[in-house]
This record gives sequence, C-alpha cells and structure tokens, in this order.
Amino acid sequence: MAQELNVSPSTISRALSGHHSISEAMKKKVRALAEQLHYQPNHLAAALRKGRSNLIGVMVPHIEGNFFAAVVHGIETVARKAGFNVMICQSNEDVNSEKQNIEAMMSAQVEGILVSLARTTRDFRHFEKIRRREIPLVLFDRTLEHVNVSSVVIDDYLGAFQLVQHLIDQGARRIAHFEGPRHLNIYNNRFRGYHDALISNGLEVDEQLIHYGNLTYAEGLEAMEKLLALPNPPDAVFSSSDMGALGAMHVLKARGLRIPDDMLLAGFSNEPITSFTEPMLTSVDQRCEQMGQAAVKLLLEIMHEKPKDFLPRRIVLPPDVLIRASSLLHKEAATPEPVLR
Amino acid sequence: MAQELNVSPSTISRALSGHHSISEAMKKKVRALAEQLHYQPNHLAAALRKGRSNLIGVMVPHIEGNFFAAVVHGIETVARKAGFNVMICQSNEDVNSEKQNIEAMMSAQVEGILVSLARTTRDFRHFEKIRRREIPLVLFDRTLEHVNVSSVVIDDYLGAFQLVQHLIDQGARRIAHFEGPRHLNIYNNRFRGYHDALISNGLEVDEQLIHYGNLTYAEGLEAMEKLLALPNPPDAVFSSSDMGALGAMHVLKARGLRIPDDMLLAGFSNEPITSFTEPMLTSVDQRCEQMGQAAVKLLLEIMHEKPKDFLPRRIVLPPDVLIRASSLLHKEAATPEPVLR
DNA sequence: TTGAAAGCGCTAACAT
DNA sequence: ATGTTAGCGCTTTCAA
Repeated sequence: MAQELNVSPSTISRALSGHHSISEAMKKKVRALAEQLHYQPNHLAAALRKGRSNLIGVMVPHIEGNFFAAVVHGIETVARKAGFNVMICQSNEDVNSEKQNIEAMMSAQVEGILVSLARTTRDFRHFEKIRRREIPLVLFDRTLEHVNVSSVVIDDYLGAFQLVQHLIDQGARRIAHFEGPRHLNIYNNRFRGYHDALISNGLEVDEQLIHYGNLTYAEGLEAMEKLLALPNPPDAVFSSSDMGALGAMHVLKARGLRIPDDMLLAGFSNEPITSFTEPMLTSVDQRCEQMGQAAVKLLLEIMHEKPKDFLPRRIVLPPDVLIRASSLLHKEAATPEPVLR
Repeated sequence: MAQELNVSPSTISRALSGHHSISEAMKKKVRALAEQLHYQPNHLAAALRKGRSNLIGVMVPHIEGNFFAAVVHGIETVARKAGFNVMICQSNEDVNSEKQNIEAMMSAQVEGILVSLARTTRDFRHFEKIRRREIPLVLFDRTLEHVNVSSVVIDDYLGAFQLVQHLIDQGARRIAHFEGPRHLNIYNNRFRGYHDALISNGLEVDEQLIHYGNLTYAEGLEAMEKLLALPNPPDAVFSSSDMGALGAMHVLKARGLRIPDDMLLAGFSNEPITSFTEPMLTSVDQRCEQMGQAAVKLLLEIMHEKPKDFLPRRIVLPPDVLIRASSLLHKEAATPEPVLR
C-alpha cells in the first residue's frame, strides 16, 4: 500500500472514505497519490472486514423475453443507485438449479435475495436456509400461495376478472381459457379471475373450454385447433399468456376466421409484440419495471430492519387492462395507445 | 468454526474441498457436521485469500429488449457452468455510467469483463485501467473500430450486403437506408454493406435516401414520412434496426401502400416481433445467444493464458439473412421459418 | 494424514 | 488529526 510514500496505514483508508477527522490537505494528498499509483480498492477485503458484501442476488426463471428482462432492468437500476451490486442467476425453470443458485448466492454473501420462482417449484423447503440465516428475501411475480414471505405481485385475479368481464360486455358467452400450472399464484389467480367473472355473470364454466399447458405459441396453436373442432366452439379466448393467444390468432387467420368478428381474443402480459399484430392483441400490462423497482425497495427496507421486528409484507400492484382491437366489436371502449419509443 | 467439536482448523478446509490427503472417514465426519451446523462457506474470504473472486462482470447498454437479454442469457449460462458468478451492469447508453460501472467491477475484483459499448462511447480511455491491471476483456457486438481488443461480433457488413443484394434482386433500384451512429462498428458496417451493395450493382448512392438517427420506432415513422414526400421516393427501405422498419411499415400501411408490392422493407436484428407483423419482416439474425456464449468462452480462454502471451482475438459470427414476405415479390426465395417455441 | 501459523486487504476500536 | 493493532474467514506453505 501507500504508507511508504507518506506515513500511515489507516489514515489512507480514512482519507479515501472521507472520514471527517482527516485534514483536507491530507485527503487531497492521498487522493492524488491513489490516482497516481492507480490504486484500486479491494471491495472483497472491505466486505470481509465489514461483514457487508454490498451484493444483492436476483434469481429469475430465465432472462430472455420481455418480462424478466424488464424487471431485472428495474432491479439493477434501483439497486445500483442504492450502492449495491447485482448478481444474476437463472433457474431455467428448474428446482434443482434453483437450489444450487441459492447456495451460490449465500456463499457469495449476498445481503438480500430477490426471486421469481421456477415453474417446477412446488414447495419452499430449499428457501428455509435463507430464512434461517436471516437473509432478507422478497419474491416477485411468481410466488407460492400460503407461504409466509414478502412479495411483490400484480393483481392477476383482478386483471383476469376485468378482462373477462370486458369480453362478456362485448357479447361473448362461451369463453375459452388457456391456463398455466395452478400451483403458481399467477396462473391460479388468472384462472380464478376468469372463473369468477363467468360465474358472476351467470355463465357456465365449461371444462371443455379450458386448456391446460405451458402457454407457448405451439400450445396455443394446438389448443385453438381443438377448440374449433368442438361441436359448440367458443366465441372468445382468454389466454394466460400472450404467446398462447398469438398461436390461437395464427390458427384463426389460417382458417379465414375474423378477429374480433368471429372470435374475441385476449392474452396476458402486454408483450411488445401485442402492439404489432393485426389486429392488436388485448392484454394485461404487468408493470414489469415498476415491479422490479418495488421489489428492490421492499428488500432494502427489510434489510434496514431488525430481523426480530420482521413481518412479511405483500405489495400488490394494480394490473392495467389494455383493450385493443382483438376484442373490440364496439370500438369506442379502446384503451388509448401510448406513443411507442 | 467446527474444530471445537472435532480437532482441527485447516483439516476442515481440506476435507470440504476434497483434498486428496484426507481420510475418507474424516471427510465424511466433516461433511456431516457441516450439514448439521448449517455451515455456510464464505466465498468472500476464500476469494480474498486465493486472490480469485470467481466473478465475471458484464456491462450492456441496457438489458431490456430481446437482443441483450438473450446475449446475457447465453453469458450467464456458460459462465455459471464454468463456475463463475455473473455481475450485471447497465450503462444506460451513457459513457459516464460506463466509467462508474468499470470502477464497480474492478473493485469487486472481477476476473474478467464483457462489454457491449454504450451508444455515446466514442473513445476507449476509460478502458485503459482494465488493460493496465491486466484484467481480461472481451467486447461483444458493439465495439469501436481500430481498437486493439478481443471481440465477438457478427459480420454486419456481410449481412447488410446480402440483404441489400436481395432487395436489388427483387427489383429495387432506389433503396433508402436508416442508419445509426457511425462511430459504432455495427452501424458503420451495416451502412458500408448497404453502400457497397449499391455500388457493386451499379446503383447510385443518394444521400436523400439515407436517414441518420437512433433507429427507434418513432424515428422510423418520421423518416418514412419524409421519404414519401420526396419527388422521387424510394422503392425499398433497409433499416439498421427492426424498430425503425416497423415505424416505416406503420406509415406505409396508414397511407394504403402495399408491402412488398409498393415498397420492399427490411430491418436488422430479427427481433421476435418481426415474425408477427403482416407481412412478416425480412431481417438479419444476430445469433444473440451464440454470441454470448462465444464471448464467455473467449474470455475464459484469455483468462487461462499468461498475460504476456496475450494477443487480441476477434471472432466473427456469420449473419443469418432471413428473407420474409416484406421483401418478397417472387415468393420462391423465402427463408423457411423455424417452428416457434 | 493432520496441525500450526501466517496472511489476503481492509477497517474500526483504541490509543495518542 | 493520526498511528497501532487486531481480526473478518479462509487457504496454504511448512512442519510433524
């Protein structure tokens, strides 16, 4: 280090970190020398000494696709502003990678963890370690029901309910649904919103119209084919994912059916693509970036608390139902489109 | 630690890391105890001692949008498989954040750095520090010309050339171009490909047909309006971004012009959206994920070399020109579409 | 096969 | 306002 050129070991440390009881003259000299010698602080050593890594761990199922990328964008931005580095992991929708990644984050001494669960995650045992070590944890978007942990989600139930209500208002009476794995809150809530909207309008819930799957484009194709083959096909489709809805759209167009005239269509997530299809696809915006920001903020809050005082918190963001041409027979109700960047 | 319950400080360390000169019996006992006490290795301390952080730093302009998210996906996957954690930074297209992020990565003691440059980056001075400390560095996609550094890119020149050649083969004679900032290799090369393809076909390069900008959707709208207002408008548009092309597409449709009959249209990047527009948009695939993987592999290679032996390497991936309906008057030449996931 | 001891680079309590 | 000293948790010579 640099005490050779002047005189002092810890004065250097203090000078660099702007400690108050160091003369301005000294500070200046030290900074100048640091510059000159290309001194590079070793964050690891400081972290070890202080017991603070300044690291936040983030685990998402995957980072491709609009949603998680946007959330991570929000997370990274807020975290860095608060002086934290971000370590990214992907579970690849696999519980085992999830376990390994948790290990990796813990041994990297992260000070807090943000997670959106893998599709194959059905229980919470591998998160117990985190709780035991009292590392703050916030789940976002994909959580498990009945698990006592802080989380940030949008109101999927409400989004689905409002969307299906809209379809009914447009005259739909037999509404099909593409659903995802129900052990995940988001798909369960979207299904419940669909279900309850039907019931509260006195409509029948027909199991034949509900297709379970992974909500991919390919499965959307397949499901739509099957629906059209029914003796009494639906007059609307509400998919829990946009990709599923796009698959359905493709089949409908290929069959020469008109959207929305012959079939109303709606997805969920407001993927950018939905603004570019013809007709544009009705969907529900998930406020991705806001969700990421809210998740970090909540995490930081929890990190500043005494572990003893800790009580899990739940932030529910309002969904934003975007009515577009694919579900609009009566044009007046359309959501105004924002200008695209 | 656990030496109290048995007998030894460093034996523990050896046992846990599977050192060969430790009896199996001992190893078993230690592992059992570690499990029981919920022992959590402190990676930071190990990193400090060993002088190896097992961290790779990645800086992208932003993580939203398909391209960088997919590259990061590729990076994360390969890096983790090789036992490295990944620290993510975003420059937000800003040189100053770029500088700060470099500081952050260096003090986090990353063992290697992957960067795709911000749009505002015009020189390489802030990267000198990295070189001085002999930290392996690989640029991907966005690099600067004439800078002696390892990089992974696609052959933007070839992609653009082939694409424009295709437009000419389809009968285009006045081809407009939306270009990005030319100090960045990618936009410069796409422009050059465009330029040279025209020249080598004996066509004139008309400055009126070249629109400089940030290649956004909004600028695509604007540029297309201007082009249509020319006394002698173009018969094709090649945009260096897909979003720009989509803006153009919107204007053309709004004017009742047919694509490709009245105007051929092509973009660059193969954003997922391009498969969902009508007509589908001709574009150039950038092999995002492959690029990420190649970048990490190259970085790992460099990390395993002696700094003295180091010679910058350059990996150029072949572009993949995807001919779609937006530029196809004669249908036979279409690129076969893969099945969407 | 195991133990003893030193030290990675930094910071903070304590002393001056 | 600055110096002294100890130690964060781990690994690794060196010695036994």
